[in-house]
Order: sequence, then C-alpha cells, then structure tokens
Amino acid sequence: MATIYEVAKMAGVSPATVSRVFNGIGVSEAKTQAVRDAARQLRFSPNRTARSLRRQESEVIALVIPDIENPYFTELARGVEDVAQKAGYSVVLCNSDAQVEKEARYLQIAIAEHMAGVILAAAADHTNLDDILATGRPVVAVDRGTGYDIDGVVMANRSAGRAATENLVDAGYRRIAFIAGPELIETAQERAQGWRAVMASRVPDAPVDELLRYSSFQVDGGRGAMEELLALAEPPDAVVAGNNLIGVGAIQVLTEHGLTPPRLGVAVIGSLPFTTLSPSAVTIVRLPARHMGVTAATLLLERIGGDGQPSRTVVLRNEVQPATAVRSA
Amino acid sequence: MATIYEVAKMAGVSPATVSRVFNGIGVSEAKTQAVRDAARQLRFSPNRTARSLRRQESEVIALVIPDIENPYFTELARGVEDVAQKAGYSVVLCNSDAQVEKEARYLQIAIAEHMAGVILAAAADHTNLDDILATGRPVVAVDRGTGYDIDGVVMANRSAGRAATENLVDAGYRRIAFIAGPELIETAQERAQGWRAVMASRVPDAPVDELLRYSSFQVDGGRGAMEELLALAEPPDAVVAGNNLIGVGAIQVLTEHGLTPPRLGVAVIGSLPFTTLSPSAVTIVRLPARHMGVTAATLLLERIGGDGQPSRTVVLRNEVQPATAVRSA
DNA sequence: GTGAAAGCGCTAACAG
DNA sequence: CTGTTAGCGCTTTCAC
Repeated sequence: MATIYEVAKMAGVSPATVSRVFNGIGVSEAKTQAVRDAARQLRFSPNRTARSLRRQESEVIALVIPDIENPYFTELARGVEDVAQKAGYSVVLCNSDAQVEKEARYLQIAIAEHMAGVILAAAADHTNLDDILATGRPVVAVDRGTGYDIDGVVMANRSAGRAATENLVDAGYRRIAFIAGPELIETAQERAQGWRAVMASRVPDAPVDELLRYSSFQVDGGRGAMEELLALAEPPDAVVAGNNLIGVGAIQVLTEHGLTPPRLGVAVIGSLPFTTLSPSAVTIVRLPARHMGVTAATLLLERIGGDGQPSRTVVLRNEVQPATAVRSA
Repeated sequence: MATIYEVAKMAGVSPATVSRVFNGIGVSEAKTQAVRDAARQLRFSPNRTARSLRRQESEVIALVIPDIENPYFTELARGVEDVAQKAGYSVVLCNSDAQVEKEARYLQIAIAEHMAGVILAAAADHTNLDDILATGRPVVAVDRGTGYDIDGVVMANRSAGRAATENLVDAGYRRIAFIAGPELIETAQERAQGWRAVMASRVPDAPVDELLRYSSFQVDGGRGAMEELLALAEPPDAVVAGNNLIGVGAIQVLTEHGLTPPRLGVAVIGSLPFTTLSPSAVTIVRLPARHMGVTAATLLLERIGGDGQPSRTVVLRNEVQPATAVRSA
C-alpha cells in the first residue's frame, strides 16, 4: 500500500498536509485537490494501524455478548453495527460464551488494541472492569448491569415479567409457572420478580416456589425445566418463558407432549423470530433488542466524543403482543 | 498502560530482551524470570497496535458474512471463532447485509487495519478481491465461491438439493416445488439443480418451471414464494426450501393455511435451530455450518503461517434427517 | 545471549 | 495555511 509520503511527493506537498486532508483540517482548495488526485492514483488509504498507534485510539469498538447464536443478541448487534458503521467505526463482535474468563480476555484485547470503547452484555454479575475503566475507555452496559457506575441500556424486565403473567391470568390460566434464566443473572431475577408480583396479587394461593424454575438462557434449559414442570404431581396450566430460547425449548417439549399452546398457555419474554408456530397461539412480550443496540452505540459514541456528563441508564419499554387463540380445553 | 521500556528498566534489561521474552525467542532463564516478574507487577500487556505497525500484520481476522441474523452464519461464526481464539487471533465479524458496497468497505478496512486474513461469504457473484489479494493477505471463501483462485469451503449443494427432493419423492409426493434463494447466488442455483435432476428422473411430467421460485434467503422470501405457490391453479403437494429461513417462512405460511407438514410435504436445506415444530414433520438436510467455520479458519491460519501450496476447495457433505411423520391426507 | 538503534506510517506540536 | 520534526510502542537487524 502507498503511504502518506508517496502521496505527498506526488502531490507536491508535505506529508502533514496529506494527513490534514484526510482528517478534514483546513487545507487550501488547490492542495486538497492535488492530494486527492494523487491519493486516488496511488490507491492510497490511510494505514489505520499507524493512526491508532499515534492517536492512541482506534476506530474500532468491541461488542461483547454471551451468546452469538441467540437471535436476541444478533439483533442487538445489528443495531450497534448500523450506528457504528455510519460513524466510521468497525465493530468487533466478541462471544464470551457466558464465561467470565473469555470475557476478560476480550476486554484485555480491547485495551491492547486501543479500541475506542466497549459495549458489554456481561457474562455474569462479577465482571471485572477495573482495567478497562482505568484506561479511560468508555464502556456501556447492555441488557444487564455491571455493578459499575457506567452508562447502561436495559429492558424493563420486571414490567415484562408482569405483562407476560397478567396476560396469562387474564386469559383464564391460574397455575402459571415461570422458567427463569440462571439464578445469578440480573435480568432473569427481575423478570421472575414481575411474575411473582402478579401471582401474589392475582393468584395468591398458587404454589409459586414450586412453579418457579431456574435454568439456562438456552433451548435446552427451557426443555429441561418444562419437562420437570410437566412431571409435577399437579402440572401448571400455563408457563412464562424467561427469554426467547427458553420459550423455544418449552414449546418444543409441549408440542412433543401434545400440549401445543394455547392448550397449555405460553407467554414468552423476547421474540421468536424463527418460529413456525402460528403467532396467535403464544403471547409475546417483545424486547426491542435492535433499539437497545442503537441506543447503546449512540451513548458510547457520545462518550468517545468526550462527553463527560454523569452516567445514564436508559430503560427500554417492551411491547406486548397477546395470544389471540383461545384455549380449546 | 505500561510499556516495554518501563518493564525493561524494572527488570534491568533492554527493551529488546523484553520483546524477546514475549515472543518466545531465546533469552536466559534468569532474565526471562525478571522480565515476567516486572511485567506482572506493572500489569504490562504488549501494545498490539504498535506490534501490528511494526510487523505489518495484526492478530485479527475478518469474517465477512451477508446476514448476521441468520443462525446458519452465526453457527459458522462460532466455528471460526473457536479456532481463531485458540490460535490467539481475534475475529472481527462484518455484516455485509448482502450488499457488495458494504462488503467492499469491510475489505478495505481489513487492508487498512493490516488484518492477518479474511474469511468471506460473498454477498454476490461479482465481489472484487483484487485489492486485498494484491496485499498478499490470504482470503478463504466460505459457503460460496468467488471466482478467484483461492481456498474455499463449500457445502455439497447439488447433493443437498437432490437428497431433499428424493426424500419427498420417496414419501410419495409428486408435485414438489422448490423455493430457491436469489437467482445470482451460486448456492441457490446448485441446490435447485439438485432438485431439478431428481424431478427429471423421478417425476418427469412435473411442470418444473412453474414449481421453481427464486426469492431471497430470508423468511419473507420464503413466505412470498410459498403464497405464490399455493395460489397456483394446481398447487404443489410438497416443497423444498432452499435454505433455513426460506423454510421458516414457507412453514409459517403453510401453518396459516392449515396445511401444516406433513399434510403438505416439506424438506428444508439447512437446520431449523429454533423451530417449535415437531422435528418429525419435516425433512431436514443438515448443513454443517460450524464445521465449515472450523475448516475455513484452519485453512486460513495455515495460509497466514506461510503455507504456499496450490489453493484447495473443501466440500462438506450434509446429513439427511428424514421426516418420520406420515401424510394424514 | 544481549543491547543499541532504526523505523513501521501516521499525527500533532511548533514554527513560519 | 503549510512544512519540519519528533515520537506513539514495538520488533528486528546488526554488532558485540
């Protein structure tokens, strides 16, 4: 690749002028044109590595998520990428696989590569951000908090849990189970709290402890928990899935048992983008994942731009899409 | 962050020695230890930007895919990441959105960032790789060819199309439609060819031109094409979906029309990871996407390591998982 | 085995 | 507005 020096020589200017042209700093019309022409001829494109070294900052942001195969997070990634790309930033997608160690490694890389900032959906509740924060690089938390005083974008989880449950109660279900994600993940807890609150007020005699299951935020987690619930002496007549993949797993098991919704009521927190089920059979509490990504990226870019105001947390409201099919039982 | 100079001073050696320790080049036991101790105390981690500038190569590989929201590609990404990560490389996931211009921009970034190599699932058949190849950086094609003489990993597409179709013929279906992806995408064509071959030999009187539909590799594409097919004077009695998302869309439409498989036979090329449908109702021709990612990353790392042998193309066989449910009609 | 020194390509003072 | 110059932090000859 051509360097700034070759362009300078060809255009009859100094390297600094070439740099200025490419950074939008005042240069006379004539020289600007000469530089652009030379650059085009030499197919010059600035060496970002050199620029990053000099500036101590690269035009790359890291997006660290716990599960790249979960459509919720890829939708989030889309939102982040769209915004970043428009601002001239690339996104490094890092899959922490819900492991704190993998996550820590990516955070180290973000430091070593002088990345401009990080958007993080934390793998667990004890992620250590001391190092990255010490570098002054901005970090924005998404989906889950981090315990640090940084910007964040989260879903209205309690409210989502409430909405899903209320919907089921309104439809006439009573023994409503809840399959939560991992016990130590904040979002799982909050959604379960929403469910618990509605149960306490609307179905006070329901055995909530028996009806609450913790699992993983994976299809298999949903499957396992659903099997357990069905094996109960008195199985539930409805279930709230704590996230999209749990919903898929639970519905799979129900289908296998001949209990397709709405025979057994199902509400899912999160979208089922690739479901082949009739959408009217299941209540969906849509979580605006893409919007979360857009918001997080916007906040991050503001911080990268030097915004120093106190940290903000944006809570995104969700949208309920009720099941319209009625129980045939 | 601490630099190599500070570590050197603390350890009482030269910066060069510190560098050598971190690059596994012969340094005496004693000094190695001193350097490691100092590095630990200073929480030193090598500045990758500086290293990349000096070496003219970074430990980053780009993975360019047309749709980050398609589970097929995220599965692929997982495979790539697992291998890359183990070899100390980070992966930048680039979503070209099936647009050649976006793809070109990412390829330019790969050059400007001195990335070590690129794994590319081309957005279209006229991707231009001249620039990136001119830099000497290795590029491995996945899923689709590129028209360049480079390493590649592809699925056995024709065979997948054949297998899917044969399975449906064996199950007694006759008017078997095929919903392909975009007409100018190689994989779409090849899979359709497999279908066409089986139809020609087993159902020679079927009106194949009427039964073949091109669409997009998206849920909506599958929906639209399926609607069209059902609106035919003589609708098909079965359908092969050219990829996973088309399959989802087609099945959604069928469900809405009360034609849940196997009432109308369905075979899908690709997996339905988040389906809530009983797996026995649909024939799945599994495409080993993760394996494709692993293979591609392995090939790429070999090239990065300096392997100069003639270019290779690996064809991955697929695996058929037949529907076991029988038509009730 | 080890150190000194040059330089990767760019940007940011600093002069002019 | 423009050129000169000094590094950013690392690797890599080249001597010793």
